[in-house]
Amino acid sequence: MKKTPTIQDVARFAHVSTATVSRALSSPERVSESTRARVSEAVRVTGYTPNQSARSLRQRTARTILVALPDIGNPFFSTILDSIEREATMRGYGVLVANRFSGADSGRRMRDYFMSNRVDGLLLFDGSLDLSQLMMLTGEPAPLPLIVACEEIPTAPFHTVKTDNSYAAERATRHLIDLGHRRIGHIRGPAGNVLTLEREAGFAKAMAAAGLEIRADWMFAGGFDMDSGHAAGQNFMRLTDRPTAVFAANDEGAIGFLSAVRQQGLDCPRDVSIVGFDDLAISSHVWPPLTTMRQPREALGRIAAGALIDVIEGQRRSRVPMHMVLSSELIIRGSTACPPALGRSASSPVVAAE
Amino acid sequence: MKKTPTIQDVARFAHVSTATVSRALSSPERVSESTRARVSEAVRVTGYTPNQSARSLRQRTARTILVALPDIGNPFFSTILDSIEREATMRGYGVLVANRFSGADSGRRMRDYFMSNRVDGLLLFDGSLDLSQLMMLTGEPAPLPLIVACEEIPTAPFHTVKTDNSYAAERATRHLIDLGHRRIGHIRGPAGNVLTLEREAGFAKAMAAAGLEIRADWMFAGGFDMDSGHAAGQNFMRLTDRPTAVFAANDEGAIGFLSAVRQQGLDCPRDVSIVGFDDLAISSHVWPPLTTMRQPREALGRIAAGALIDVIEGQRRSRVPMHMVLSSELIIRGSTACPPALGRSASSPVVAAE
DNA sequence: GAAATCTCTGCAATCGATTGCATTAGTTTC
DNA sequence: GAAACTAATGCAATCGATTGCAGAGATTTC
Repeated sequence: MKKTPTIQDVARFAHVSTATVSRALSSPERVSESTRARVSEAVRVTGYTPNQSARSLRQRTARTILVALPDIGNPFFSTILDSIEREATMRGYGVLVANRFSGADSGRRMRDYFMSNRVDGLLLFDGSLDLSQLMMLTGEPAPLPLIVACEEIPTAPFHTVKTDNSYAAERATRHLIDLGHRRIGHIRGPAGNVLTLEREAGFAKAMAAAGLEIRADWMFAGGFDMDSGHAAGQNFMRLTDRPTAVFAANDEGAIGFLSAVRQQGLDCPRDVSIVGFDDLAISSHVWPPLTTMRQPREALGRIAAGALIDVIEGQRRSRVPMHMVLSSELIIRGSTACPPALGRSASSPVVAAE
Repeated sequence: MKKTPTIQDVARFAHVSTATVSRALSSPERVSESTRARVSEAVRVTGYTPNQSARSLRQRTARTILVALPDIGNPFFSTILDSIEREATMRGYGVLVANRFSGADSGRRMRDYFMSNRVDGLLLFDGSLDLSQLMMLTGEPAPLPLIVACEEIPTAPFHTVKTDNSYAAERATRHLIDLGHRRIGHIRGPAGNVLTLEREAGFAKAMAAAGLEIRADWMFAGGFDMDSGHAAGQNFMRLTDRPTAVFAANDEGAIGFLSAVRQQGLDCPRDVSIVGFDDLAISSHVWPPLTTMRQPREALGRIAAGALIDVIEGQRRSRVPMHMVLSSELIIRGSTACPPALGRSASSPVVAAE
């Protein structure tokens, strides 16, 4: 069995020093044309691939980023991961994933990843992470390359990329109000999550602006997953006095809710309207097709990854943190209509399912 | 700014050599109790974390596995990735992801990952990868740690983990036949994919066993995604002579199909029955809840990752490749019923939605 | 034509941990 | 009490690439 070829083998073959091989590969303009040709030939013949560990050790970079997610299984995150991976690969970086990242030791885990020189930067997508854990990281040495996504901490010293959650939630709620609904409920996200708070705030703002009452028994617990949406739907059915419309903090919750109320014989949108948040691929394929706030997931991942790599490579050296906010878009489909009392027909889709 | 502490710093603090620190950390039994205590204390005080690059360089291991997927955005794969990540993390390995892996240069990409010492092993989940690309890899040096999932190459020298696709497809089709269907169509997976072939073979086998005809115009093109399922549904609607039931090669295809035929006014299961494959989380929440073959996704990821790490660590040194086959389970929900001609009612769910 | 400059290349140190071998001290065996 | 062993530790080489520095020629400047 042959050993894997090293830069020494290439150097020997090309009759040059290892220094020259290294330069021929990483800064070709510093090497004469003829030498460069001999080196490329030697690389080809030996089948040489640089050893990343050796390079990392010397250069103190890993050419890898860490993506910390609360739940890869959730299609919302997996699509984002898709665009992150594409952007990172294009710029020559590997993508290491850490799932279910929040928790007591998350700060230590992040620190270990950085200090062990496994990753050069961190993309944090977990809205439930403790702020102080992060501060611990950014404090000590130089500020670590870190982009926080889906999170809003204007005063904290990190760059952030996010969607306009609060405004988007307000917009979604206003859509229901515009249709004539006055009795509107909300399915929350998981407790302790920033997104939950922001979306609830947007909901509250729209309700207040319209002079509508927020009833505690119409605020349903949720967890951003279908099962909790289903449970919310069952709780909804148990009410004697029900809202005519519901704004769910995400599409999975809305879909779970839909399946529960339909099981009990209710028709959407005739008996109850629902608007979701995210616009998952599935959302246009369920019945009725879901009205929802579309988050620019592809852009979110691409921009976050791009910005992180810029920071890592020092192309973005501003001391002041950037806050990038992407806007969402209301996609009206079949799950929202005028309330039953008004007796009008379902709203026709304004934006067709793609 | 302090530099990150190295093993030298720990050694100095504990008044021992770096060799002793290294041993105290990786094989504590070789170090006296008192020294061990001094070292741990020094580690604590300095905040030392071993540099992974240096360790990788010396030991020629990366403690990282590469997961190659065709599409992370697909919930089927993202759930598997979830369990892979959990298992790998538990055993101290990082998970690097490579998305959209198949393609002309996939062989070179794999080779580079291995030879650059970035990863110790590869978990391959892409059914469309060229076999010869793989052979190229396993041939040269020692057989590379590689587990092929979702693929069947009995003669090739790799370990494999898969579900019993052909048998499961046969079982799904037989379910339709048992309900009384005689006119049955199939939505294929993407062309050139092993899974597509296996599932189609199972379908064909069940049809043949029942003496039923496979009609070319009832075999719909698909791509394992909702949009192609939707297109299949539209093609279905254009037929003048339609099947009464359809077996889709996966759930996404089935869901897309459902949304298309419903849009055209057909009712499932009254007018057409459909059975899917995978049992995605969403499948029990669409309407009607989807009858499907459940793949043990969590187990698949866990077993594949565990086996790969066993191979890497040399705990599994059998020269003969293992072929692990996991079995699928028929989950009967609301999307299948007796054919319209027989006029009987929908089959009641036998296995409740979880 | 001497000095200055530029281009190309090699030498050797360096990154931080691991590990084979040697050494010392302490213990057991006969 | 000498030989043989064991346990604990240190020395120094090693993994494979990168890079500061210096030197050898070649070319330009005045």
